[in-house]
Parts: sequence; C-alpha cells; structure tokens
Amino acid sequence: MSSTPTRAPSSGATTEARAPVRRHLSERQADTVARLTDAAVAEVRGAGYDGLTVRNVARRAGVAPATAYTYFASKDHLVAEVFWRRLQDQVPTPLDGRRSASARVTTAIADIADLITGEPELAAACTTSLLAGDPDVARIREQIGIEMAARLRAALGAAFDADVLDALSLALSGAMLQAGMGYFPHAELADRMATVARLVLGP
Amino acid sequence: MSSTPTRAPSSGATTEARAPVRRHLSERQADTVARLTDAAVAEVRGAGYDGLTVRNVARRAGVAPATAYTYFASKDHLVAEVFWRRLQDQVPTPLDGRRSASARVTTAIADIADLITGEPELAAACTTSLLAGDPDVARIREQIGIEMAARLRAALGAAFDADVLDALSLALSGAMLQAGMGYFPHAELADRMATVARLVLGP
DNA sequence: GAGGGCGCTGGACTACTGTCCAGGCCGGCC
DNA sequence: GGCCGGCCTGGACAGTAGTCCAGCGCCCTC
Repeated sequence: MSSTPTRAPSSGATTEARAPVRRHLSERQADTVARLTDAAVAEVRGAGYDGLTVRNVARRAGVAPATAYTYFASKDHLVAEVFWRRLQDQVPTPLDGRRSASARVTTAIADIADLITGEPELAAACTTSLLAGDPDVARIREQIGIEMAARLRAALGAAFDADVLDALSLALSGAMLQAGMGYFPHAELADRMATVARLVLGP
Repeated sequence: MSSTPTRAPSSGATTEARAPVRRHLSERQADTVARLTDAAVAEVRGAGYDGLTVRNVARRAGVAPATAYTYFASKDHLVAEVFWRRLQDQVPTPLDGRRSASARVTTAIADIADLITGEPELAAACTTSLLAGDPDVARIREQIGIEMAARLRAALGAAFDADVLDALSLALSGAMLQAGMGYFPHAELADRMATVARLVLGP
C-alpha cells in the first residue's frame, strides 16, 4: 500500500470515467497532477487555506485552470488528495512484537500524526477538505479510513478485538477532527491517543 | 443550560456586535429568528442539504434575504444554530445513581443522538454545517462541545476521571462525525458508544 | 516529413454567495 | 396628530466557483 509509479488522482470512480481522466495516467498527466498537488501545498503554506483556489494553484503550477479542473473537482478534492498521497507514501514504523499492543498502536498513530505535524496551516486545510461533501472527497476519505484501520489492526496484532479496533478508530477520528479544528495542537494528538490506547488496552 | 426566553442567534460575539444584532433580541426579532430556524428544518426535509440556501429559507420563512443575512452569516451558521437550539431545549434523561457509570454515559449519549436520529437528511446537514470554517459556526461548535462535556462529566459522577472523559469526548466526536458522514446510521451511534464506554469504564 | 491524437489553453458563461444601501412600514412617544 | 426609531424590504452589486468548447502545439508513428 505504498506509492505506485503513476497514480491517478482519486477521482471520478463513482461515475466511472465521466471525463478524460482515466485510471492510468500518461507520464505527462501524472506530472501535471504532481505539479498541482505540490503547488497546492506551496499555496497553503504561502496564502493559507482561505487564499487557496483551484485557479491560484493552477497558476502556481503553470497550468491553465481548466486543466486543473480536469483532474480535481474542487480545492477540497485537491487538498484531500495531498493528504492521501502523503499517507500512501509514508513507510510506517516497523512493528515491534516485544512492545505492548498499546505502545504499537501509539506508534502507528504517531506516524499518521507526523504527516502534518509542524504545518498547522496544512493540517487545518487537510482536515477541512477531508470533511467536504464532494463525492470525490468522500471516496478519498473512505480510502484513508481503510488504510488507517488496517494500520491499527496490524498494530494490535494478537491483541486484536473488533470492539477495541472500533473504539480506537472512533477516538482517532475524533482526535484528528478536534486537532484539525484547532482545539489542541497536532503535537498533542499522539499523546492523547496514547492515553486512550492505555485505557482501552491496558498499559 | 436550557432554553432562554428570547435567545440571540449565536452570532457576532467574536467581533462583539458588529451588526445591528444585539445580545438580546426584541420579541419581534426573536420571532423572525425562530421562523428562520424552523424554515431551515423544513427546507432540509423538503429539498435536502444541497437545496438549502439562505435565500430559499428566507422565502419559506416569509422574510427578505437581507433580513436573514442580518441574523445568520451563512447556511452553515443557520443549520448549526438549529442543532444548538435543539440541544439546549432538550431535557436530558435524569441520572440514575443506582446504575453503572457506563450505563449513565450511554444514556447521556443516547439523548444527544436522539436529537437527530430518524432524520438522516437533517443529521447530515447538521454534521456538515457544524464543521464549517465560518467563525460564527466555530463559536456554536465550541458551545456544543462544552455542553456535551458537561453532560458526560455529570453522567460519570463519582467515576469521573480526566483521561476517561477525554477518551469519551474524542470517541463521541468521532462517532458523530462518522455517523454524519454516513458510515453508519445514527441509530447505531448509541450502541457503539455503549461499547466504548464499557471498554473504558468496565461494565 | 506528414498525419493524427492527446493533453493543454484561454476565455466565455452561468449560477450563486454574501454585502450594501436607500426606502418603506409600523410601532411607540411626546 | 406628528415625529421618530427600529426592523424589514427589495434590488443592485462584486467576487467566485465550476463548466464548457473550439483550437493549438507537441510528440509519436509511420
């Protein structure tokens, strides 16, 4: 579940290729998409989430707005894709069977938190975007949920239990939400979830 | 923390009365606001969240769009206010000291879930709106968070523990989020949280 | 070197959002 | 009765999002 050579932006699968966006992109297309996602990150860093516009991102990427809209339905779709790519590209910390289950879970969650820690603007942007109603975003959200659940499950290992996994998933959603909304810094996320894991799993 | 006679829509407190909206509304104003929130609910039931527009709601309420914008900055603000009012108006199930802490917590959460259970469209609308970036919405969100935490704390009673409360709050946020996103029906929310409560508190 | 197709262009266009303001209506007050 | 202030009206307005399409340029193939 890590990076694929040329990767289609998670789009249009609901309506199955409604546009010239195919499942597998040509090298040039993949490059355009990558330039767009990079430009989106730069734009968020520079102008914040409010200044973020598909048109602005397109300009920064040196691409016509219409082109950007070919690949991304909205700015939310664009930012959600950024997060999804980071998650896919991340190599999770290897599991250590000698440590406790809650320690492994904590590590897995810290990995995820690290994806955006230290970039509050980007973190907030990802959170907001991931919550959008846009169907393309919904698809990405679902994939992210699957990936996170898989990581938690792997971290639990022998301690796996459906109820425990469910509880951790809910708490993790809530924690990412609250951190994204600014109720506490992302740096605290891992700590808080560590406490939850200990409560649920024992030390 | 229940209904006040004339209640200002949770607006403009950040900039402290930026508009003719004062903390305490005249009877007529309160009536206008109530007509607007009612119309918003009717509109969501009728046309769904997508069909929801401040202008549409205003028309349904028999009010000029500009008037609606006097009280609500956006449709998200409007819908968030609907949820907040429902929460305030609800009389929570009385606490039963003879039952276990997890049972009391489950009941408290069931109360909250009941606010929107059975109206999926409205539930989805509230979830989405509550997540908006709009500062007016942020204020309402914060108040809702405070109220929910207070209810959980009361339900815990003697079993109160900061870490437990934190874990439950996170899980509840996550559960409301996931239910609102359609990952599972609101009817399941209380059950899932009951499981979490049992894990965290014991049976 | 010519042809063809893919991807990008750029600009027009529609729909909608939130803001603003001048004016009208209705109540209460002198 | 006449004035006045509070609230609402209605319509104009700018800014923006997403869609669409006719056309261009580049690269690959033959």
